[in-house]
Amino acid sequence: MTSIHDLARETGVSTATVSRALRGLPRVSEDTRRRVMEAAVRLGYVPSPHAVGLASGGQTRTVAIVVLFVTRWFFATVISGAEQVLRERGYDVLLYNLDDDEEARRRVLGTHLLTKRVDAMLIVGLGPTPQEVHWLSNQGMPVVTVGARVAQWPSVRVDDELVARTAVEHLLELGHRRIAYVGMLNDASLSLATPRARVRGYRDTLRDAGIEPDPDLELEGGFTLEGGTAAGHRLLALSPRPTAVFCASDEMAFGVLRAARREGLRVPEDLSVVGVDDHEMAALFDLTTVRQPVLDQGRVAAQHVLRLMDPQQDADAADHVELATELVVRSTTGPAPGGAAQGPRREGAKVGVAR
Amino acid sequence: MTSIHDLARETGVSTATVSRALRGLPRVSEDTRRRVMEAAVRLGYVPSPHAVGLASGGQTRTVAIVVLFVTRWFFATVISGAEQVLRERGYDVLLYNLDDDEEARRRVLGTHLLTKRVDAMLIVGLGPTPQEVHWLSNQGMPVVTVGARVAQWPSVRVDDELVARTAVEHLLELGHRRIAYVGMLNDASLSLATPRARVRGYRDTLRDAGIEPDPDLELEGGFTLEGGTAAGHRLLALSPRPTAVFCASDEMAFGVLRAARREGLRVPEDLSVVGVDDHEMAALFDLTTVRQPVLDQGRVAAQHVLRLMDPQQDADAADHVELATELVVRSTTGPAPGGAAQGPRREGAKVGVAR
DNA sequence: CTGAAAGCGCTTACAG
DNA sequence: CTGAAAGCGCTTACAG
Repeated sequence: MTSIHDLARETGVSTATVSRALRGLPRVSEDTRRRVMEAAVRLGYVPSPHAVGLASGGQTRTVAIVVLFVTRWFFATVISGAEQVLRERGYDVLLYNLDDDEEARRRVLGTHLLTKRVDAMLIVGLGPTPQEVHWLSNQGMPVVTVGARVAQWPSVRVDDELVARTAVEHLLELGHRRIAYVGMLNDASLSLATPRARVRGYRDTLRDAGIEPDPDLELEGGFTLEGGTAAGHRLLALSPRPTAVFCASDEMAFGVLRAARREGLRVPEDLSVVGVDDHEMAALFDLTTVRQPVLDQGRVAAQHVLRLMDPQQDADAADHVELATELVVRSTTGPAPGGAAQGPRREGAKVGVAR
Repeated sequence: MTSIHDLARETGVSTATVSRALRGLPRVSEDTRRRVMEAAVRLGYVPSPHAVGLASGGQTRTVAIVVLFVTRWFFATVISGAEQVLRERGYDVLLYNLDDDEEARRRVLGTHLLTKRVDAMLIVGLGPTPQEVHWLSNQGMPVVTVGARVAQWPSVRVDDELVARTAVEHLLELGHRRIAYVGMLNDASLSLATPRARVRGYRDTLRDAGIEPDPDLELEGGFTLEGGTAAGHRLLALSPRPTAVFCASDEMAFGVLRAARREGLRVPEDLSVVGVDDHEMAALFDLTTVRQPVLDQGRVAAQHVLRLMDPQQDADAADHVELATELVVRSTTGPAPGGAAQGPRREGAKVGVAR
């Protein structure tokens, strides 16, 4: 391990000069700089990040991204967007995949990340508890959330109530009255803001249309393919059967479609299905869905993180961004059996809001 | 930022004793330890990783995972498996998503990771160039690869030639003779070992059956859904049309299925399709595929990484693990039109090899 | 069981 | 333009 001292000895200058030369600082003669650089390359010098960090005020040039499930398309895509932006600016990304493990969550959020390991954090898909907010704020840790909204920190999200409203109104316009919901109902373990907002939007929209939400039509799908499949089967066993279902994610919608196919139901003649995300596979299933920009949520969040760390900026903590969503009508939704549709079918109509 | 000095002052002992007490080292009285611990909690002390790292020999307790595409299911799943194992052992994971960017690859593999930022690396899905191997080896960096095999480093993979053979033999047994291939043919940018081995296995198996591989039947699918769809359309425009197609990944197979559906072809009556992976969505499409253990590849690779870093073990660099694969027969493959099948249809027959 | 001191590999005023 | 020296926050023999 060649150090700065080796370079100093090799070139006959002081370590201070070597340090300046290496970092391209001014007040170093061109000749000296050249010789130092040459020696660095020749001896294979690489700086020690620990020494650099210690000497220069503890910055790590590292950002933590905390997600619920790397394997879910949504999370992987957010990571992809954020990582790109951060890496371009010279930041490394430390990944923490909680995997729905309470213990892991406690260790990571409650202890580990308080250790000055990172300069900032990006929390994706989970709503930090007040205690977690307190801990992290106490350490002066810059935090940005994706999907959840915490008053103290900048956030990037879509309007999940509006997302639900968009989907349900589409079904109402098609004449459906008996509309089921597949989402996450008991998120006791990991407090997720998103599922709550979507079920709320679902209920409110029904009420606005004069329909009292029926608890029997709200099913647990766990935001997974398997959960969606199981929910689909339970839902199709109800009588009278719902004529339409709003799934809070495309992956659950895929599961419901599978269940419908297994039970020999036609979509959309017997059952209309609408999802959320516009997952990369959604077009494959011809799924009607409410599209949200996922890569962009990662990118924008990363930009907020960078801004928060920039001492130039006065960190305006209350910066909440809502990205636009839009209804994408494909072929899994159609008129309610027997019922007359109330409105025209819209093709990819923009219904989201931009900030 | 309370430091070890604050704790020393607070408790009236030396910093050396504080350090020992905090880390649970022996030769500290119970009373002293208790007082130090109490003060640490009270003052909200957290150690500086940089100082710890610098003082204790430069270990970072961090492992880099380098992948091609986080957003692809395969990579995300490998990450998930590896991250879990590493975190359990107290290691952090630094994620580098190359995203098929040559420039990024050069920066990450050629410069950035040589900076002592991590104690070891896990390289997933890309075959390091001889130069990269040279650089990293020179730095004494412990490296494990997933999917590619480099002589100097431990690797975890499946036998990709056998994977291709399994798929193609399945089609041959069903009486198919005109069998197309969708995979990656020109991987000029990022040298991938996997696509090469699969196309080789495809060709060899055909030759063994007395069929000379037809270059016109080998299509570029880019290992993506879109690439698979496009390849599917091109393939179905051939005349005579192939009766079966082996896709080097399930995602491309999904695309081919979509193309077939769009063109009004029946699967498997008009076209048999077999993929590779057993992607989480494969069952949804009833896709016949060659399953590979993905989470396990991540887990096993992480264990190798841990072993490599363990000074107790003498790093046996030449440790190459091949995980078993198996043919999963679903409903996208069937007898060749007009041709008599040569063998019985096998249901989920194990055909892989375990090490 | 405890402390004084050196050292890890850099950066940063301060002089010159 | 350059160097001597202090300091970043810990750990680690070495004494006692």
